Amino acid sequence: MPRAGLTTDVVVTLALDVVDAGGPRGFEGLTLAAVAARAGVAVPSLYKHVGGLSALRLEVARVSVDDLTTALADAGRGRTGAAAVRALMHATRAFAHAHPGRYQATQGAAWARNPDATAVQAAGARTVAVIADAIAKLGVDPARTIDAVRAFRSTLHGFVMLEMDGGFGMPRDVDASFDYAVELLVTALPARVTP
Amino acid sequence: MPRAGLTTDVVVTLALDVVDAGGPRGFEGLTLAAVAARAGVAVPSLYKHVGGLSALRLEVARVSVDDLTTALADAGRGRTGAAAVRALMHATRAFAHAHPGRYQATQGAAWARNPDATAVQAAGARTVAVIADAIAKLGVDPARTIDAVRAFRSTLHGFVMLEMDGGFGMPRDVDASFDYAVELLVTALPARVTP
DNA sequence: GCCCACGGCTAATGATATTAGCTTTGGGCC
DNA sequence: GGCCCAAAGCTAATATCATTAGCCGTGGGC
Repeated sequence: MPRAGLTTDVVVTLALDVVDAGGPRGFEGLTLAAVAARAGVAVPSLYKHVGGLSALRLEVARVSVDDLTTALADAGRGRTGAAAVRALMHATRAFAHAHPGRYQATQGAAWARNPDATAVQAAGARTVAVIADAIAKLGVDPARTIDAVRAFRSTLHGFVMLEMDGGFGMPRDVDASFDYAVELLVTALPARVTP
Repeated sequence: MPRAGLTTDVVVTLALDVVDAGGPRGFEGLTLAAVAARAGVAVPSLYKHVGGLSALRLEVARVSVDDLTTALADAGRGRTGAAAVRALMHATRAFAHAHPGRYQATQGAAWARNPDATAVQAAGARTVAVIADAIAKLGVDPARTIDAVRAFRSTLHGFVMLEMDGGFGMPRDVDASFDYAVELLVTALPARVTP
């Protein structure tokens, strides 16, 4: 029995492959059995490298959030104002299209309340910081920055989720609707909405 | 062995209880074992009344979507314009707070692509119709109605999901942020966003 | 060249769904 | 009023998955 040469990183990478192969439901569909099959190893062997399915999910989520943050930071770099906000929104949607399962991993589970998920929480905070920076530069009332960031994240996340779940039944072009939503935010966020 | 007197409706009702008892993750946490325990019956007995876990989930989703639609229709009745849109948004969020698991059932799974889910799809179409009616009366450019409905649903769904998952980490009051998002839509949707 | 820590394994347990087939109940019909 | 069978419950068996326990060979460090 030659050794498979697994390490924690390799296992996480294989898990990401499984998630990527599983489409929009790839994250929930992540299974130790699938990872073990890819690794050419029996399931219990994985426990030598990861704590279990939950811990593996946590690692996958952390990597995914980091990936998304990097994509966002890259998209925002060198842009300000409306251009930055547009770039952030399109980059997020592109990420979700390219890696639906990883996108679910970034948002899907209740990391915020999980005391074992501090790494994921920290990664998530970096994502929000990138967004908050762009929002602030858009000219939003400073007292409303948090509200604006939440509205931005809500619209973006909601759109991507509905799209990925096939929730948009009408034949109308989804890209056009996304552009509409983008311009809605870009136009409306800088305005004072409530006194 | 006295009979438990189960029917399909009773099993679905018990399933809704399980979902309600499971908090935000109650829908994914729905299990035949839990339903059988509530019914005081062995698990395989449930197959005399429902087709299996997937079919039970479908029924739960259908009932949940109907419930949500009713809540929305009630909230919108007698209101028009901005007041109707505000009422719809608050009613949706209130529903999600009161029945987190059922809300997940309405949105969570890929009903749109499931050929067995025509009943759920029809119920979903009724929900969207209620929303579309309120949006149209808000004075949106008719050519943009679908885009506006999608933006509305995205913002609302995204907000509720992020809130339920604990995704809003900052200490800022979430109610205030929701009101901000509501006014954002009410104010911005009627404006022509793109030519 | 030895040896033991580590990385693989098998076996066993427990949760869950699903299917097959048996048993009992109870309401309808003669 | 009693018989009968369909429906509603059951147990048993199978399959998938996670997890734990404990065994064993490999191979790198000394």
